[in-house]
Amino acid sequence: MLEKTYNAAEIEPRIRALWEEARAFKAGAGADAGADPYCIVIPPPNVTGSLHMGHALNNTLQDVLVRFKRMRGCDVLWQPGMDHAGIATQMVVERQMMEAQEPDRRTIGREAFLEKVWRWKGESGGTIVNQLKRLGASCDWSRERFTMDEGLSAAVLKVFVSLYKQGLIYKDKRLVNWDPKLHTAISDLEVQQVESNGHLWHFRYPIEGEADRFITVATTRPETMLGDTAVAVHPDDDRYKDLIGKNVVLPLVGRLMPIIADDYADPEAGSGAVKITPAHDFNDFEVGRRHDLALVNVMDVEANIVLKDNPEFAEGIADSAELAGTIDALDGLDRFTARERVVAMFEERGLVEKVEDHVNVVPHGDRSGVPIEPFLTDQWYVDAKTLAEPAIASVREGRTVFVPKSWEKTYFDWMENIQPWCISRQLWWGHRIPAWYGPDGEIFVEASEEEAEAAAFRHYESRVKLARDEDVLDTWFSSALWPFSTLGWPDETAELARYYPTSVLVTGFDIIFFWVARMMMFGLHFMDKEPFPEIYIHGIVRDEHGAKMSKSKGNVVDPLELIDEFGADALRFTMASLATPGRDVKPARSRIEGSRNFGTKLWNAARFCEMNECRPVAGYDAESAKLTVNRWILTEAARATNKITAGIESYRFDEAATAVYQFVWNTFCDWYLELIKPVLNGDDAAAGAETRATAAHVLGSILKVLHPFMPYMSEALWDELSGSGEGALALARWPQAEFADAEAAGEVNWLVELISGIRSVRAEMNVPAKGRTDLVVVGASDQTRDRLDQNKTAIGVLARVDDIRLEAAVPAGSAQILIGEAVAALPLAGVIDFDAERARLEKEIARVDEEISRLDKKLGNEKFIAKAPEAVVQAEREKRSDYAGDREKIEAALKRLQDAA
RNA sequence: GGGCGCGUAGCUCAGUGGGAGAGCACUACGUUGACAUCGUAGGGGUCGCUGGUUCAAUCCCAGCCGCGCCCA
Repeated sequence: MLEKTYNAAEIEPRIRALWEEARAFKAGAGADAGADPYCIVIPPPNVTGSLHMGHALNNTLQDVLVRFKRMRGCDVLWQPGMDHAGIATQMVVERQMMEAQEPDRRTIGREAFLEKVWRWKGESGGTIVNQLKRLGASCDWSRERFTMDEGLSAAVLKVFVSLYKQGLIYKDKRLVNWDPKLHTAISDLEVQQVESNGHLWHFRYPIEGEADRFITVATTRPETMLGDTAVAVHPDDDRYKDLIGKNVVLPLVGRLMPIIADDYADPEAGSGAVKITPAHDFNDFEVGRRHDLALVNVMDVEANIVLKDNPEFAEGIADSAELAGTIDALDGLDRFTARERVVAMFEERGLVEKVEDHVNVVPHGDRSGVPIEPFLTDQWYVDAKTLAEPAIASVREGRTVFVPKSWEKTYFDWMENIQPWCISRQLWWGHRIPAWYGPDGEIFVEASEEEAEAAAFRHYESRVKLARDEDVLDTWFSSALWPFSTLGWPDETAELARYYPTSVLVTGFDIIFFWVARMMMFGLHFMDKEPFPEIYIHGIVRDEHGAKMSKSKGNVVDPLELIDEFGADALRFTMASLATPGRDVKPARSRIEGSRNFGTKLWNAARFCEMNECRPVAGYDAESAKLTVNRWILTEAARATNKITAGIESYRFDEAATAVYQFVWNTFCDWYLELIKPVLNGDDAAAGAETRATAAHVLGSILKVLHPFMPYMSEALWDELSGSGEGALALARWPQAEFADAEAAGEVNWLVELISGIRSVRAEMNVPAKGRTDLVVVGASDQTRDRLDQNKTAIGVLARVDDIRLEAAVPAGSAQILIGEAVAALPLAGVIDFDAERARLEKEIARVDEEISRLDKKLGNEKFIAKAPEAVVQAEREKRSDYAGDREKIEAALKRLQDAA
């Protein structure tokens, strides 16, 4: 016997063990012979990560799809794994070392450090995998992959070497986003723009050879003036036309720099003149390139000012006392202290024209949290523009579609303006770049040191010592290979042949750029086929008021706590219910409670079935069911199943979840189980047997269609109730949904309407809940007479009616309801509140009148009659006539009431 | 500045060119038979505003107001 409530904490681990025992999630488990493959690769969570609400949503949706397809008999693989998260992981391990007061990584060296990282990974990395299992994710865990695995690393090597040899990877000296805390380049996408209150300093730069003449430039970053190499004005700016070609003298430094004409200077902004620092600003870099300006880098990797022994800085400046003073004052300062000092030095010289408050947008490293510095370095780049072209075409031509489609625009906008992708990182944890340098700097890119040496030998015609590039690759470089590297590429494995291209990618919009675009590029380049035909993009999870979750706001909800409190099924069901296309998900606590309550409701319904001995009957044949109530529930079950199937197939998880909810609660529990109680307790053995079998059968269908959403509870009930050793529900077949009996449906709908009507009147007439009444039906058709006769027991129990009589007239002092062509009267003489009943009937008339006048207006409109489709006009006429009939009956009821009073 | 999206019941959100829906919250009543994580009944919305298209607009179009996100 089932417990009174569902105990998730106790049942979930048991069910997980059951699935494991059944090997239910293995690739192809339970598939029909000759089944279509269905494959999803998990968006690899970060090895340092733990489950957050975004993962809960993302993986719930994938699991719904995967479990559904498995039950449809497909050959399913849900491929799990993690990425190595270069920066994040290295930070975690370094922090641990610091906390343990161990020597830092540079002291212990690369090899020893990497050993520590691997040890960390083995001991505490990947906790998220177990958390995903708790969520119920039905991945083939035996196939778990990691981007730093041998196989995936081989894929990375192969990709890097081929792209290099194809000219699609190259080394270049450009400005990068430099993280001065982590000492590495990061990609544009890892930069967060943060608004902050700063200042705009207006500095006066003296014009060479013109005493007392200045040009004013504005800057938010005074310290960069040390690297200025020009001042730009707009070519059409009349204020400065005569100055173009002259020089300014850079204060504090004495560098002579040209005044150049360039459209980049905005005449409307500030003074219209702008200082140009090509080595420390992305825009200035472009200006410098156009005008062949010198690049003067004045900072080191930690963004400290470097002036001493800096040949770029010293180039072309005369020694002077002022220069010496500047070097003395500023060399070695961090950039923020230097900023203050530079401003002070300008003030001392009277060169500050004004200082304005200014809201500026400062780029920050999303991992380190410090302002990033545009920094001139040698880095490796992917020619993303070339690789993007086929990836754009794929979506343009519909070989891969976004769901919802609106995300395609975002994808195109980014892909069409894509910048070279900087893939090198000055880290140790990651795939080390397979490039070796000869003594003269010649580069040899090969898959192994041996091959590099061989290539070097061919080049130099002698053995030379090679030095390997110190840097590693961006984590997203390996993630971009995920849809085929996890299936075994570059080996030609059976899985690769079977499951590539995958079936769909499920992810949030926040990583369209990071990941989706890159998988498209690499998938097309190396596999010649899009990695997936569909990309389902879901929203991000916010708190229940719509605020983005963040640690600093303190509104982060931990899905594991929710699982502890409500069970994984409740969380999953809520996530699916809220997953509407193009909208963020805001899981209110009350909503999760509601899902848990829903589970409890079903649990108790199953318990009811169990205690009434509703057991599945082998070979059950729905078509042979005779009782109307059974034929009706089979009809409704088929309708619900169709809705759920359609919902999942169209990624309308919300519609599917709602359909399950309504069928289980509002149809099966509220009406079917109530209607069959008299049958189960009655003397008709055949009817009882048929009903028990039908109830068990429909409950089984419910467990099946619920399973993708609430896998634990459904499996637990299946395990408890199925009895016949059918095997795991996870591998059971999705229910058939052909049954339809319109007549049975019509009859039960009528019954529901009658019972609801009686209940409603009773409540309004303040009939005590336990009070019983008679029912007198007047003007009943043969069909109604028949239906009353068939359903008198149900009416008696559910509407608390003792005697049902057919009479010619409504008894005096009755409350009256319309039911189809007939009037149902509850003789309540002595009980009835005449005023209340009169008010109720008058209200009914008013409501009907409103409808009638609305329809009259419409039907009186000649244009409507002339232009609206005939079927619509006809339908409106029928409505008009139905309402008119109702009105007459209610009038009559009101009259009888008044006569009786 | 460019782009995208949103505005429907107290809250969170579905929805449709032709009679406004769900969950939660709220009100009243109800606990010896599956379930109080429950049952029965009920109240509650000029579908952001203004125009336009249409026989008909909450739905299509335009403008405006408010909010959010992305990119520069």
